[in-house]
Amino acid sequence: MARKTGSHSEITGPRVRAAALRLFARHGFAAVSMRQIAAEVGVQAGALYLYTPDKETLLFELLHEHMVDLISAWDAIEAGGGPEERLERFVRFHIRHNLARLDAVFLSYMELRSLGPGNFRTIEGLRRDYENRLEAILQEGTALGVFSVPEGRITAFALIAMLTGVTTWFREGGRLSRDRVGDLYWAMVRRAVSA
Amino acid sequence: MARKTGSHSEITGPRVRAAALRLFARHGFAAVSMRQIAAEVGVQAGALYLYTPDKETLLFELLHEHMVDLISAWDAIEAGGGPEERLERFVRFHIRHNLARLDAVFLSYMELRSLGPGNFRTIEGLRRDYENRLEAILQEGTALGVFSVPEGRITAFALIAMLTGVTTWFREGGRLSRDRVGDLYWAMVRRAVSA
DNA sequence: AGACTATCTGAACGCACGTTCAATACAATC
DNA sequence: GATTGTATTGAACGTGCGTTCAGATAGTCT
Repeated sequence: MARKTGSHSEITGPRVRAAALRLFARHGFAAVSMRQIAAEVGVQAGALYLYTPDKETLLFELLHEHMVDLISAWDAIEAGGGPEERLERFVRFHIRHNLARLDAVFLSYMELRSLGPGNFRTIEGLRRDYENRLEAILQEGTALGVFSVPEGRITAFALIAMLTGVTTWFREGGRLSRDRVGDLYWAMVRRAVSA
Repeated sequence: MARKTGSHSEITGPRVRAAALRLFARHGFAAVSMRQIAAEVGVQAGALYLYTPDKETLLFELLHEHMVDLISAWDAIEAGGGPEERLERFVRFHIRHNLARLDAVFLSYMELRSLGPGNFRTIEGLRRDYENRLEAILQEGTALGVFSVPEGRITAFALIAMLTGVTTWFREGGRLSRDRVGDLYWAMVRRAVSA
């Protein structure tokens, strides 16, 4: 008994990535074995190497896909307007997008250290690209006198940390809806930066 | 050659914990071997078991010590006053205290998942104790009409996430001093919650 | 000087790891 | 129904893991 009935590369590939994402996020990169991932997919460990050259590359591709997804989703939504309007859009987007990808968010913050130097720099660069987009909004608002943000870069860090923190406590079906959470955080952010 | 000259339990014990803290924070709990910790201390792996019953307990004790240290340090500083004064004290304390313990902070946020259920609950309870202290300040300020915080618990989460985020970008000897960072964050926090 | 005890070594235990690869089973094509 | 190519197995490789423990050494006490 080798290949299972109905198995295909187009099916197994995504299932490998999904299982790896889930397990890496839950237990940590180093704590998850290739055999565990294979078991979750329903395949032997050797078969994983049809879909990734090695374990670290599997992690890197998950992180890379997450960052590219994040940035392109924001760029697709960004539609001009005043700084205040754009900042509100950013706040609500960041919360909504990240809440829909808890495992990937968690992985992005925990397992950068498991990458080699080259892969690390790539992900770090993408993160900086994202931070720059928020910083630009803050700078523009400050230039126009709408915001009072003496340190745009540090403020961008502070806001992103605060917004991403939602993923650590939000529970589906809890007392607060996603929209209500968006309202609460936008109220805080608006007051924190407004002139 | 067994015991080295001048070695004592009171010396080796702390060195084991220090090495474990450093390595766990840098590479992750699962990625660090007992042999690596032993090598950093200058001892054979077996000797570590004079100081911890097993690897997970070593991690747990580091996390536990960190949380107890955090809470008792805050309780020692807390000295009454109005909500605004106490909140400012909290903001500056949290930043200063965490910046002085980067490895422990990182570990606390990354490796809770590496604990068994019982140990996990213990640390989680201590974290909740700490969050409660901030929440109480926010609630009191809201009751007195000094703050406008409709959701004390969520706001406490948001502020702690924002403040703890300093540890991810702050660099010793960089452009901003610790005090200046404290000023910046206090300015944001004050505006975010004030009525 | 000799006994005692705390501290540590060094080897060993069984097990699981990431990765490779020849053999094999299935799906698609003719 | 035979042929071909892709997806997968299953076993194996060497390595390192957490943990245990008998024995050796160094400091302390009498």
